[in-house]
Amino acid sequence: MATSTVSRALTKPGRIAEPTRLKVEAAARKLGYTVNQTARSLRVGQTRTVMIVLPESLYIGASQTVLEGLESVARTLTERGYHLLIANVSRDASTDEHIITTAFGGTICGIILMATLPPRAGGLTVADAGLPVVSLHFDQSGDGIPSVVSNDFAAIAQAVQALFDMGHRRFIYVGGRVDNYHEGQRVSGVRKTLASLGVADPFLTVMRGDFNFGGGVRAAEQFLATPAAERASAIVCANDDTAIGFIKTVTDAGLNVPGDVSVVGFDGAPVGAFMVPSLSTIQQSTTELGLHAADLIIRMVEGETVAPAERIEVPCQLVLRQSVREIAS
Amino acid sequence: MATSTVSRALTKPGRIAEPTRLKVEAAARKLGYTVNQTARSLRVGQTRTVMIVLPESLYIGASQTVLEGLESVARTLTERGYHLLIANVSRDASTDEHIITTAFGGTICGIILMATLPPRAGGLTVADAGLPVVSLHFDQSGDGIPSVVSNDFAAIAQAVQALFDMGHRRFIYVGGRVDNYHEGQRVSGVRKTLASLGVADPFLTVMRGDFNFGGGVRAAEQFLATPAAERASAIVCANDDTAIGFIKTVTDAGLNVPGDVSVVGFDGAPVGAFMVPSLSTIQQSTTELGLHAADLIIRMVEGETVAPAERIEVPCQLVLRQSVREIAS
DNA sequence: CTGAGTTTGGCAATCGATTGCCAACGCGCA
DNA sequence: TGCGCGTTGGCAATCGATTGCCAAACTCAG
Repeated sequence: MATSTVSRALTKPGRIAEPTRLKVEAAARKLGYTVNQTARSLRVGQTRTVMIVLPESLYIGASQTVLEGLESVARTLTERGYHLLIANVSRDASTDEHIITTAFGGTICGIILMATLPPRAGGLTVADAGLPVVSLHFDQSGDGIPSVVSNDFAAIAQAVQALFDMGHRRFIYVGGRVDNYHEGQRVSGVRKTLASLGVADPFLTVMRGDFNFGGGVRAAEQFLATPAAERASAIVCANDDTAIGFIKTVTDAGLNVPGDVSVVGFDGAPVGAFMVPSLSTIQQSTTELGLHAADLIIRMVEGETVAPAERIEVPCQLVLRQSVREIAS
Repeated sequence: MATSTVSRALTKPGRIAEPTRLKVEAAARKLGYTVNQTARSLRVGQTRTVMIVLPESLYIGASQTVLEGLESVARTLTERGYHLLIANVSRDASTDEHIITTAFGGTICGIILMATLPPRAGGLTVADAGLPVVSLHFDQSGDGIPSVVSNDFAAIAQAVQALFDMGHRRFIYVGGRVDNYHEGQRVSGVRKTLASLGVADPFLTVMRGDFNFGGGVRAAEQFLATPAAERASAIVCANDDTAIGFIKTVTDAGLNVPGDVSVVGFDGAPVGAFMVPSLSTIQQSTTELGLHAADLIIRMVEGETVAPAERIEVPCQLVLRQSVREIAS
């Protein structure tokens, strides 16, 4: 058998007659032969490895959006014969350099960005590497990067509306880190919805958080320092970790959730259903998000042209559990 | 400048005089040149990419051991100029095949196994690829794979002893999936410790769980079905998710933790400190585990010989929080 | 100015698979 | 037998960097 025949049998279905192809495969199996992907990539000028850039920090807490997204992306890529390379787990000048080097090094064929800021080093951005790029979780379609995102704005608006319908008239929104895309969407979702319902300044307090337990704790301390009669009855948090920190702190201080105050989180952390009280939240379809991102990058890698302003929006689902309740108005 | 000089300047520190090296680097930067890693790997016959094989399932719950381990491994590898390739997020025949193909495909230089069973396909194991392999979390040093593990046995023994010292005399152990390495260590840690303290059969019940919330829920239902007078006062769980499921169920049934029953988990999920009541647990040093695993694989890749029976044990830490209390004996 | 020592240049083979091109082969049919 | 079609074999260039070898160039001290 000629090397050309073998090569064609293994990579060009249809180019070689079926019986021969089977013989080649059998022989390969018997000899324990596997294609050397490095050599193949060099020749073909293409790899089958997608790099994923993770957020500035992994937000290790209760929310599993990153992990679930990662899982979904990895599963989809694997199923379609691609590999997933992790670029980073944190972000600083040196990791950015590492990311850029990798992007330009010819070992990857596409990039999924799960980060606000595209990595940059030595005046170069990942976008300059000439590779397909897709943004996951953060909308960067305005900057020419096709994006797969949740409908944060509408979802949190729905949650606020639901709380209003339950009789709540005094709100606190505990935010995430400012300058974060999600934070922008979520805070404006809360603000605009309440404004349209006639709830404004003294009845809506916006507190700064950090997407972490600590932010919820600090917000709760501030909440507890307010005279009971003037306290908000509904707390909307930028994510579940914030909500969990808040609930823990007010509970330890002797208040009851939802008896004294209703709390809603955001993300849909799996543990939420098992908290005491179980946590109301806005569930993101992380799996679907990851699937779309992976599908999109594969399509781009395989030559399909995708509009740079492409924006796939996946709806969230409001899940009401024990942490909220109706109040007499 | 000759290509040989450039190549040597970029890869063989010392081989080329410093001033020339700097000129080369400057030129590379100006021209936007980066080494093509694919070609380099082909020639050198070595890549700088480590593959990690994740567990059969990701146990998506409250525990973050996988994610934390992944982070730690990724950070260490990145810092030392290596890449991390994710092999899988679940395990079935087709992913195993994908893993084997990758292992034999020449794109990786080492493997970190975070799984009970080494991937296998077509009669081949990852071990057959002739690459360095390290096991993380699961002790496989007996099978010739250097391993980095927690001291499950001693750690859970310490927890049981602590509960005994607090006056508890009637125990339930809610296990994980049988045939799992950790489960073996943990259940025997509980059994042997209690046996040595004179606590045996009717006073120690072992229930089967699944490392998930559901296992805790089912154990709790069984617990609640027991007449109150005969109930155990201390519940030791195979992991935090199990403990969380247990606490949620008995709390919703009107019991108080720790008033009516003390509960201890295992893993050290970050959210544990913010549960109501906060969760007592055995904290694994996931970061340290990952660091050791990454360091070990790098050393092996770089030629250091490591004893196949090498076993690095990292201690856990018992963290007692609100979910346990002393009882009058 | 010379010779020893250091550093760089140039050359060519090499890693392993892919691929375009055309010759060769086998098979069935007229 | 002869022709045409479908399939395989063989050849050689190619992808981009590394590397051993030796010649050439340079530096510096005596």
